[in-house]
Amino acid sequence: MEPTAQISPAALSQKLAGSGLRNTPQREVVYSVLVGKRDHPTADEVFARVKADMPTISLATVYNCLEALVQCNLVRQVNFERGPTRYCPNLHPHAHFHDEATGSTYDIDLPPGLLEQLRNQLPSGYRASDVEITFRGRAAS
Amino acid sequence: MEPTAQISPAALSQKLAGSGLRNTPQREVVYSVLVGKRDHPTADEVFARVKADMPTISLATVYNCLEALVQCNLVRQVNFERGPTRYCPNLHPHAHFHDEATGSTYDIDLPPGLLEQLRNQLPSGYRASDVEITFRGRAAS
DNA sequence: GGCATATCTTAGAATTATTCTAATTCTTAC
DNA sequence: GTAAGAATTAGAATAATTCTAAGATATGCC
Repeated sequence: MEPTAQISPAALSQKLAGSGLRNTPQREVVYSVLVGKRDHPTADEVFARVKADMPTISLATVYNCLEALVQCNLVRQVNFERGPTRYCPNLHPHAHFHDEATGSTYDIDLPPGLLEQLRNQLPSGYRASDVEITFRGRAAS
Repeated sequence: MEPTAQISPAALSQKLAGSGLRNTPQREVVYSVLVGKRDHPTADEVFARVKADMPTISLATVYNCLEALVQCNLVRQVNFERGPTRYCPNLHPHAHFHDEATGSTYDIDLPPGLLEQLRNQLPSGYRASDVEITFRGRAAS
């Protein structure tokens, strides 16, 4: 799937600074947990994984770190129906496939023309800053 | 936009029966409220509108009715990020445009080929029963 | 029609994910 | 080294939804 490489701590600080935010040990660990296992974890799951490295971190901080990473465009939020928000460090334009049987989520790469084509369906005057595509179904076992 | 016509109470009963569900006065009112104003209301908003006709209905029943209508495929659920679930009686395949400025939601008709084309992006073995497309941005005033 | 059974409705309690609050700690700039 | 602004923390608060248990309604069968 060709994952986005993890950026260096210095680059992370830069990205955060670009949105007026500071880097912290907590944010570094949260980021590296996300990049380390790209299975679209929930905040709770991130919390559990981060605690392995940093047992004193709090859930509120995990939420705060995730929000910071979303704000500086290093991570995207993904929602399925009313389930808990999931976090995705894949910045390439892509769709999501949500397997109803297992609950797993897969990234689906999209040819770049497709998003353009979709935007062209909008009536004139509608300007979409973001297009989200979600498939729901079953993946072959 | 060519709205789906409201079906008759008898047809509603039939549709419900098809999913092993009964028709009730509450379900009829909830359905007609949804078809009457297709602005993608939340359960709370539906509750408020239904109370005009049926002041004794409870919120739990509104949730129950909405779920029944979703189950028998007369209504679709729509979610934006973590906001409350919204309900849409438009059964034609369509996308949603979510206006970030006003919070309003608009249906966007899609040419039928487009959904097929999207499904073709899936790796073999992935079978999508549903494709959801959401635009986020601003509509011209 | 009358009874048994299953479904539906209701009010309120419970749950879940998330955000808020206030106190403390950490950074950064001067 | 101190002041000011950010970030972290634990726990309380919130919002949407689901659950629970009771009563009401409807349906099928004799």
